[in-house]
Amino acid sequence: MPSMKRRVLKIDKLPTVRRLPAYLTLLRELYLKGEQFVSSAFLAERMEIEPILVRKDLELTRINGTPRIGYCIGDLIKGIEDFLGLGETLDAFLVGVGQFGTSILYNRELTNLGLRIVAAFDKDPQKAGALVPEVPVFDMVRLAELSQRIDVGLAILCVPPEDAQEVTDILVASGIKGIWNFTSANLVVPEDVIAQKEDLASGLAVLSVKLNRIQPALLD
Amino acid sequence: MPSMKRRVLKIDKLPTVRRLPAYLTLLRELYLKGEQFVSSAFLAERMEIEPILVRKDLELTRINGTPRIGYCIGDLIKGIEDFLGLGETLDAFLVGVGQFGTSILYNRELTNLGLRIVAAFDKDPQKAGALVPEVPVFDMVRLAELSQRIDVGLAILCVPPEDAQEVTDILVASGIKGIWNFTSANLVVPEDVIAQKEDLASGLAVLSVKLNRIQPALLD
DNA sequence: TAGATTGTTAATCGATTAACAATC
DNA sequence: TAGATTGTTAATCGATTAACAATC
Repeated sequence: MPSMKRRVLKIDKLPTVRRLPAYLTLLRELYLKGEQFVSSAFLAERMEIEPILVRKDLELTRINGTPRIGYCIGDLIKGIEDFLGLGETLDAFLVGVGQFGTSILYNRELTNLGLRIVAAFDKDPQKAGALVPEVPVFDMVRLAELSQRIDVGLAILCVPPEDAQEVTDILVASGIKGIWNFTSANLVVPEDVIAQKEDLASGLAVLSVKLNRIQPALLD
Repeated sequence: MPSMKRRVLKIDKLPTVRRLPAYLTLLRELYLKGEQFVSSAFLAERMEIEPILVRKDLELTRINGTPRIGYCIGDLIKGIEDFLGLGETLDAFLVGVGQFGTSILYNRELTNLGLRIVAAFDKDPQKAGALVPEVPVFDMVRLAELSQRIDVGLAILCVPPEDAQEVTDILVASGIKGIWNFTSANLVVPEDVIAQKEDLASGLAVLSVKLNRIQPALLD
């Protein structure tokens, strides 16, 4: 048996996949306005990328456009939804009902991407029993028990970083397959579990560098 | 005058810049534990990337390591802070004190990256007058006036997408230079204003694709 | 000294962009 | 038909990885 060191799961065309939700939001808007067709040039303008990149991206959905006319918006929406697996909803637990966790519970955009949070957990027993907004909140002590009983593939981690590994271990023990990690902790998980870290700070770093680049010399 | 079409500001070594905050968090932890030196192999393991990539990343800070010993943690911290311009704080307005906006007001990690939110705004007059957690909240009608008076470089946009462009126009008119856009709206701004869109949905899309890839055939 | 780890230089890989033929 | 827009094939660019010499 060869030693397998495939740590991080590489996915094909990652930048394209990242852009798909933005296409989807935009296309759904156009669809609601009654538009039928759209050109790569139009999408490119809105997304602030190049038209050729739009065409390359859309290639991934297997939807073909028509020269002179563009792409059928309905087909594209369906194509992206299929690619992202929005046929069925993605059931999830959310752990850590603080400010950030709560904002996720209310986030409509994620719902529109098929996310359905079926239960939330918090250490604070005061929070248990509530519905936020319509998701039941349980005491954290019930996490092990309930994650055994309810079969969800995904957990969204919004606890303080110092609790992150402990919660992760419970989730992993109960057979969870994916963890969306909004903490700053670097989680340790078995090979067959996907832990994806989401990092708001990285966005601020980029913005900060851009701002400094624009006004390079306030000291002159 | 040549027509300038430099729409999106390209920044050098973007993936590296994105990773810098994670390095910084990790290094500060080690520093607090009393560690003095760290190897690229150690950082790589924690960040789940390759050691050579760590060395390449750290190159950007101009800090040199020592063969056999590694990098001086204090120097690295200082080097990253300098690169990101953490010498001075980054003053910002936050617009939209909903669930998500509130979570940003409480976010410690962003504070640790030098972000200082000096005022928040909301359409709901009920929210005005409060301190969340210690940031004064104003009625949105005062945005134009106050952004004229107070000089901040950055605004954090957490309003509903349908209000995003309107708020943006006010901010731009008052001379803001950067907008951190957490709405799903594609903003229109003048060339000299940086609007950076942050998109939680893109992370979910990636995770969703990864999960489908792992369990490719539940239908068999 | 011997050996571990950095830093440098080159190779590879993948994403974006360019050019243009195909097609409606 | 003429012209606009797609889709394909090739070129470029930049990020990651590999190889290895330098060095403590």
